[in-house]
Amino acid sequence: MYRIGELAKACHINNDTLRFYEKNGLLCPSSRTESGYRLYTEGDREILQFILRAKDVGFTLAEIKELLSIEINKADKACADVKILVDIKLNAVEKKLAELSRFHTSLKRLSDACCGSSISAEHCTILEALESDTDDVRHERHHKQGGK
Amino acid sequence: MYRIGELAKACHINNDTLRFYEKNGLLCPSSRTESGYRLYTEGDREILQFILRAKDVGFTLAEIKELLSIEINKADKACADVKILVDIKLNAVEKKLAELSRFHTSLKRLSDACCGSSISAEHCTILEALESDTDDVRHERHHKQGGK
DNA sequence: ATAAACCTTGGAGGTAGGTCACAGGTCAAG
DNA sequence: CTTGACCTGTGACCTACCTCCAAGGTTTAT
Ligand SMILES: [Zn+2]
Ligand SMILES: [Zn+2]
Ligand SMILES: [Zn+2]
Ligand SMILES: [Zn+2]
Repeated sequence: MYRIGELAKACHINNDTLRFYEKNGLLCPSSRTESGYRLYTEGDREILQFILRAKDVGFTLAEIKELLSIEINKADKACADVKILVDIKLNAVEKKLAELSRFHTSLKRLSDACCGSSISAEHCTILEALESDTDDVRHERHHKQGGK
Repeated sequence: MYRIGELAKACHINNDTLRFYEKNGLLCPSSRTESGYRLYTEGDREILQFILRAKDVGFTLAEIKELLSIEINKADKACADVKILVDIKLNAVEKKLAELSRFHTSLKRLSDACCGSSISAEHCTILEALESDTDDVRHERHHKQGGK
């Protein structure tokens, strides 16, 4: 049996994080001492590690909650139920990746165009690009307007 | 001169967003009517578009505030001042991109390994991977531990 | 004249995932 | 018996960016 501080230390997280997970229904300690201290079992620790691993592949806590509810009664669930969650996430990650790549492309272009010297910024190409709407700043303008 | 609703509509944003930008020192209307209505000039509109373009390449409002303070007195600033902001952002974007790619790799591996059928999830490779700490879930474990 | 559409302020709420502070209770060691 | 480490609950705060509400004042159109 772990007390909160022990489990937290063992898993390199904060005591408050464990309380937070409990408040949000992700991990409740199996029991309490008479004086109210939380007591976590080995099983609890395994659940926590499940949570931490899921976080590590990018799932949000809300998504992890869904995963846990499947994990807890696997027998009544199908492989497809699990895979759907992963694929939805995969899709979301791909979308974010695309947006970030767009940012990256734009920023790189801005950076490369600027001389970066100690000369006055009055003719800085970066500022100019942000002042006037040119393709140098945003290639996606028309896509975004049309897509909305 | 634009009233708040006119400017908002012209730039496809919410009136409240304009008030929010004002409250946060990003864009203050040049004047007000006797009754207190905000009045924006063409110049104000250009600043707003600067803000929206900067947002579009990924800058946060705090970063945009810095960019604006340079833009407003360009003459006293150097190209390097601008480029530094862009390069810091570029770096941050690259880091996020790397994290997301890591998520993507892990999720893809999980998805590919799961049969996705309607058979019981008891043998699901995704759940198994999340239950026990294997390289199938996280390649980066050692990097992360060492790097902290 | 009056209703619709617009504007004002202030403040709350919401997402995501915690972190921190406070005031006090519990427990082991010396 | 006292110190210090640990625990409890509640609730505020943080980043980031708005969005919405209430209660009321102003313009504009009919
Ligand atoms: Zn230059
Ligand atoms: Zn420059
Ligand atoms: Zn399967
Ligand atoms: Zn499966």
